[in-house]
This record gives sequence, structure tokens and C-alpha cells, in this order.
Amino acid sequence: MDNCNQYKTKQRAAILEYIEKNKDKEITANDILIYLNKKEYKASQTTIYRYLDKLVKEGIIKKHYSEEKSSACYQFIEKECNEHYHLKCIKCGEIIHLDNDIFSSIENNIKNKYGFKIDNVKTILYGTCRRCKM
Amino acid sequence: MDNCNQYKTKQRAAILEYIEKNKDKEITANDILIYLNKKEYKASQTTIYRYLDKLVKEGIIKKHYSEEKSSACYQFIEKECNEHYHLKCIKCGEIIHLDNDIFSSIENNIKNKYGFKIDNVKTILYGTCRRCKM
DNA sequence: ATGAAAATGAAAATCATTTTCATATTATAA
DNA sequence: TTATAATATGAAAATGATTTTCATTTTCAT
Repeated sequence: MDNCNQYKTKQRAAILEYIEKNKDKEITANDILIYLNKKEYKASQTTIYRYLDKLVKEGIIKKHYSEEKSSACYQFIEKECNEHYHLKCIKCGEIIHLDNDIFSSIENNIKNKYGFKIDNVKTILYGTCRRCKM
Repeated sequence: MDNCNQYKTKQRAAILEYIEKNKDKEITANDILIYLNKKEYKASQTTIYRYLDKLVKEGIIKKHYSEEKSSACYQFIEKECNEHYHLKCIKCGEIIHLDNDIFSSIENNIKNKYGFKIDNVKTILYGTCRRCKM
């Protein structure tokens, strides 16, 4: 999106690096803080929160609240992930990326019947994964 | 569930009354507090939080975090609602109850392909409703 | 190099929620 | 109906996450 009017800083680079390194996980502001404390470029929690907000607004990462944690979770949005849905295991937190087409018929049914356009990025399908089912 | 070992109190009755009166909405602890402050039987926020926890454990209400609010939302669980999925409009918050059967083929596909059992109570499909789409 | 715009961080403030603890209420049984 | 044990309440303090404030520092274009 709108990437102008931004100064490059070491703190932001370090924060973004951590987020990208953990693409597959949902991380909290505090995870970043703890990680950066061990590294060369620390950032204050204020800066971390501010930059996370900015990244959310720019559509680089997404923010959501999980049932287990009391703090907000953030996750890098991979471009391909804008096109499919995700399953998330309530028990272990595993995220499964669904095939693009598995939902298309339902999307259309719901659009026709209710006039509702489902947002596949905002929507997460919760349930129990294979391993946790037993 | 386990309804024994409970004393009936005016505070609990008032809290539950509000929750039931707002079946169709997602309410916060603070909503209850504000409402009760105007009524005959007030309850402290401590009591409200404690009773909400209890109701969640008993399966009377469900708790979840919405994308917009920073506080937890609670909602009465209507028995029928345990059997279908819900759409929720990101913009206006409207909740639409889906027909029971609209999801069954997908549920099976996902179960077969990924071994994942979707939980229709925990899952909310986010998107944009007819009115907000324009 | 200079200056304006933007970013930082420490500390304080805020907000939601939980804990503590002393007091009050409830159900039960004598 | 009273005694009493279990349970519930509420005020205040504590906690934890996040936001705001504001003085200082950094960045980048000139």
C-alpha cells in the first residue's frame, strides 16, 4: 500500500525481520520484545506496538485475538494466503492452508442466498486437527 | 451441566436476564455493568466477570474476541445455534444464521482430506453483508 | 551540514481483567 | 427459626496489555 513517508530505522528492520522469520507462527508484541532484547537492535515496547499497528494498516500483517492468549496475535500475510482459507486447531494451534477451490461453491451459495461476501483473510475455521482429535 | 452448588442471588439473576434479553447481540462485561447501574440490582464488575466465567464453563454462554473490540464478547448459546454456522458482517456486526445443511459437504471434504473436524460453534465466517457491500 | 518530518523511548495513563480479603448472603439441617 | 457451613459479593489493589505524552533523537532530502 502506501509505503511513502516512512523512514527506515534499525528498530523497524529488526521487528520486521522477526515477523518474517516467523511467518508460520502467530506472534505477540511481547514475543518481539523478548527476542529483540537478546539482539543487537532493541526496540521499546512502544515502538513495537506502534510499528505493528502501522503494518496492520498497511496490510503487511494481520492482527487477531486467539481464545487461548490474552494478548493480540500478529502474523505476516503471505500473498498466496490472501487467496485461500485457513483451518486452525483449537488445541495445538496448528494452521492448515486450504486448497483454493474447496470453498468456492459455498462462497457462491452464500452470496446468492444471503447477499453476503465472505472474507477469506478475516475468516478462520476453528476445529480439531487430526492429531488432536483422539 | 453441573448446576448444583449454586446459590441464587439477585446479582446473578440480573446479569443473566440482561444476557438473555440480548441473545442476538454480543455483549461485553462493561455493557452489563452500565446496564445494571441503571437498574434496581447492581452488581460489581468483579461479580460480573466471575459470573460470566461461570456461565462460560457451564456452557450457557460463549466468549470470544472480535476483531474490532479490545474486550471479550459474550453471547447466549441458543441450542439451535449449536447446529449451524454464522456469518458476521465486519462493518455493521450483523449476525446471520446459516442453514444447517449448507456446510455439510465442505465439512466432509475437509474431514476426509485434512482429517480436520470443524467446530461450527467456534467458527465465525467474517465478511460483508448485503447492505454494507455497497 | 541543515532542517523539517518522522521515529524513538521512558514514564505515566488507560483499560480490561483478576486477585485478595473481609463481609454478607444463601441453603440446609437441627 | 436459628445456627452454620458453603458460597457469593464488592471494594480496593494488583496485574497485564496497550496507548498516550512529551522531550529527545534519527532520518532523509536539500
